[in-house]
Amino acid sequence: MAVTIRDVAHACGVHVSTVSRTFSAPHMVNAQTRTRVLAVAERLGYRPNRAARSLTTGRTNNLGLIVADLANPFFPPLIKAAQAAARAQDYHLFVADTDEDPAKEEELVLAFSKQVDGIVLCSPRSSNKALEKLVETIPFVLVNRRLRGVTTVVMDVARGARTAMEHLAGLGHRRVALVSGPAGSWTSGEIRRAVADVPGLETVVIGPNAPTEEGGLGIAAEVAAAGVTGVLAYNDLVAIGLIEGLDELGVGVPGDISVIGIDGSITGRLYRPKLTTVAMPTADAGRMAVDLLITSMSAATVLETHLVVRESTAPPKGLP
Amino acid sequence: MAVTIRDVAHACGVHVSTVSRTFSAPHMVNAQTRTRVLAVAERLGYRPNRAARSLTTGRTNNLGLIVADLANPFFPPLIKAAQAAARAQDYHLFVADTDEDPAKEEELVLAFSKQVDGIVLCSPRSSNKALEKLVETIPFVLVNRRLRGVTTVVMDVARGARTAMEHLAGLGHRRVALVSGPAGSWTSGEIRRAVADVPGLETVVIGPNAPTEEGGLGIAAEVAAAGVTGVLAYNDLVAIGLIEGLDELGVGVPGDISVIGIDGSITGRLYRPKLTTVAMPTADAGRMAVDLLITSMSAATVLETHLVVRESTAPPKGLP
DNA sequence: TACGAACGTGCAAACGGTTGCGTTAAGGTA
DNA sequence: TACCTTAACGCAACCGTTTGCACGTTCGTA
Repeated sequence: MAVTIRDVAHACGVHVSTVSRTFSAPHMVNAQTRTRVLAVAERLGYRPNRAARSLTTGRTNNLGLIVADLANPFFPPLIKAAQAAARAQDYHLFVADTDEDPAKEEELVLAFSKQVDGIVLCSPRSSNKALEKLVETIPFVLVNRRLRGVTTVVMDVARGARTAMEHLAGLGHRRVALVSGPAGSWTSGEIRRAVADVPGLETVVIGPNAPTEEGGLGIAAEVAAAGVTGVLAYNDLVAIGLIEGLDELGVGVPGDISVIGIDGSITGRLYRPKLTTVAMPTADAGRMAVDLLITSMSAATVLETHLVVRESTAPPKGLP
Repeated sequence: MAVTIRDVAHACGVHVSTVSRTFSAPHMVNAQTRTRVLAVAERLGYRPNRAARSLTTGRTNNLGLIVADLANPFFPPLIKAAQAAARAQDYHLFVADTDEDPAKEEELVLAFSKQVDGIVLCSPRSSNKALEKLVETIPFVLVNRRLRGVTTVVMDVARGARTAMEHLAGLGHRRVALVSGPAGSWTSGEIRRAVADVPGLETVVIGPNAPTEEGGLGIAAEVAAAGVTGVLAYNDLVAIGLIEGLDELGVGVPGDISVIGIDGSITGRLYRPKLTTVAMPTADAGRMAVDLLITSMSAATVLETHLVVRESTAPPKGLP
């Protein structure tokens, strides 16, 4: 069997409580004893059993991270940063995705709740009412969703989307489309509200729509028929799918239609034409969410976004 | 406090052991008692404490998944599938990445070992000797690495790489470059061995090299100066970085040089020119790794790869 | 009618740590 | 020298579940 605290105690000639304190409250044990215990523990290869520890303390040193879709390039940088932040404080991170299914959010939260000290829920699709139920069962940090009384990290996508639209207006576009995201997405609502009244710009809304490449592909015809010269898409993947679809229809980007994405993922950055996008600080968000969760600070943190102009936008065709 | 098995037992007028068995060995308890216990448990909102359970049983129902770099588009589909497979059997998945650092592999395995029933280690960078030490501490499944006596899921990248080279030869290329991957990568070694002697093809090896876009960018000049008309890159990200770098040097792909990637990630699929690549069944690998781990089957599973010809390859310039 | 089998349940000892409290010894003060 | 404080450690209960064992019923069979 594995070596326990008792084995170490016996090998040292001290009581188990002394060994325990050596690890969990070092200042309470004599310096000499401490080094002796540590040496023996090292020699025996002792590693504390976290299950046993969490049984008495009630804390697990684990965190849960729930995202909508692991395969969406938007999330991996967030997960990576969250994981690093957790590790830096001796926490481990459970990761799960919901496949964009609100019901799975609740299921996962319940499944995690007895096993973690807190949960980071990213881009939830559940209703506010459903979320309110969940957040009171365990410490929570929400990413890209605002909810009264809940610690939150949001990226200021409204501002970014507005800047993007102003960029299109500045290029001379007059009629543009907004391809909105999935139902239940707070981000999508924010974007929609933010771009409702950009001076000099007439906006048609297309969607709701799946936040994937297929989602973009599927509405290409609709966009092409909408009589617009510019598009702001819910995220980079949708933007790319849309460009692919437009391409098949013989519509060029940015020659015929300008397209802007949102999120700044690697896939958009490397795409050709290089995607003009509203870059979101996903890594910062992941790191901060975990840090907030661990320190149990309650706060509403807003991270800035910024427009990255690349090659998928240009003046509309008529202009010089 | 949370509701425990004792609360349920008391509310039902039965002993705790009966409640326990209702959940962990339902067939041992009378049908009527069982439904009564379940009803009360439901009403009280009882959820078993996994820490306590794992303390007695010695099992945690948790698995660890370690990858080299979460932000590399190669891994997310693997992680997603692994997570889904784990959830399907009521397991939870710890996810961590090593940032390509072999030392972190050992550190993470040790940190996980007391808290999981097994570990899936993907694309390890450690030496065989170091791995051999690790694998005997806990059930292991290795992905894309072969090691005597260890359950393994590998993708037949050797075959895929060879097919890729034959594709280049078939197009008329005579002198090509192999951009190899990071030191410690089993895959990189496989590729190198596999393409050493393709008939009619002279191969120069460039690298070792970081498995990132920057890695590809950094060796663009070297590739351009190597007098080759075709390149097989360690992965899609390197291929893309390389194409970007060649582009800056005024070298066209596939006009001047053909480039093939390896892995079939979304980033490569969406890139322009659409990347010719050796597609790897990463989702299958993730799913199988967890399933093998849970069933504790020992096996060496080989998954097929296949060449996906897209737009980044063409005949060399001289040819018609 | 008596007897073993089978079933359902209770009992209590683990599992590996943590922690409030009690004890001892050493050192400081009057 | 007597008394008090403090540091270091031992003691034992406890965290929530599981599980081998024992006990009491019920039932079928001889």
